[in-house]
Amino acid sequence: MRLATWNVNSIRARVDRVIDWLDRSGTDVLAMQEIKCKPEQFPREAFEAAGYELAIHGLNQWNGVAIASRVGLEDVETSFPEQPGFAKTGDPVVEARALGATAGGVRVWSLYVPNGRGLADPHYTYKLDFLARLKDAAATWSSEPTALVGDFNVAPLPTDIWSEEDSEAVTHVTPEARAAFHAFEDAGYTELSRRFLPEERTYTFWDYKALRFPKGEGMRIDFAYASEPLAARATGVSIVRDERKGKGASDHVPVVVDLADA
DNA sequence: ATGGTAGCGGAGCTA
Repeated sequence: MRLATWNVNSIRARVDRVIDWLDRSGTDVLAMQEIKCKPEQFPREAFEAAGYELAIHGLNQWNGVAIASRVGLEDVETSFPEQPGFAKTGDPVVEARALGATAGGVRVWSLYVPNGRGLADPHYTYKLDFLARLKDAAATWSSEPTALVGDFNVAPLPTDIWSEEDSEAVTHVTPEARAAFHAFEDAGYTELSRRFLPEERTYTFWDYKALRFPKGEGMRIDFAYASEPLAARATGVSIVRDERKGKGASDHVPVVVDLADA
């Protein structure tokens, strides 16, 4: 089974590119983040015509997650997280940042961890809380084949970011954010991209601004944690840098995990 | 410190 995660940065703006890549890559299950639409706005037809079932969790124009599967899709769950985020005004905003479903016998969570915005912003606390609560929940799933995939908005190692001084990423490199990221290892999970692609400066995201992609200035913030029963089945990972090229690219690229049959 | 770009929705927020 081929499982991928991709922050698509609007599925409506990207649907042709995503469907084309699904065709070419042979991906069975795709976890998407930042779909930036509500379920009724999601371009379902294109996915269904390509043979994929869909689970969609979108509540506003800014985030939203989805899972597409051609190997079955059941037990869809959208109850996590329970706490809201915050608008700039300070008002609570209910957001769609996590979607669980069982596909091909694997429990897959498509995750969009809060950005954090700034160290003094309530969204930074929200980010750390989100990761801590997710880790606690994940610990209870660790004996089953479980994948936690998505945009973690954390650059765990100094070499996972082009510059730790990047003002856009202050909440991605703090000791607290990095500890919250690594805590999944204590909860029984292995990060598969690091296992198969340990090379430094292997990025998954390049900001649209300031010519970051042509200049090679990116971050590795998209990951695939697997519980031990699932990690034992992993045979390889790829980061599809080519998908950042050209007009109409997302600012993130797919991370692809290959899994042997159970 | 700022600004640079992209997306949604139709101004300003989010990243």
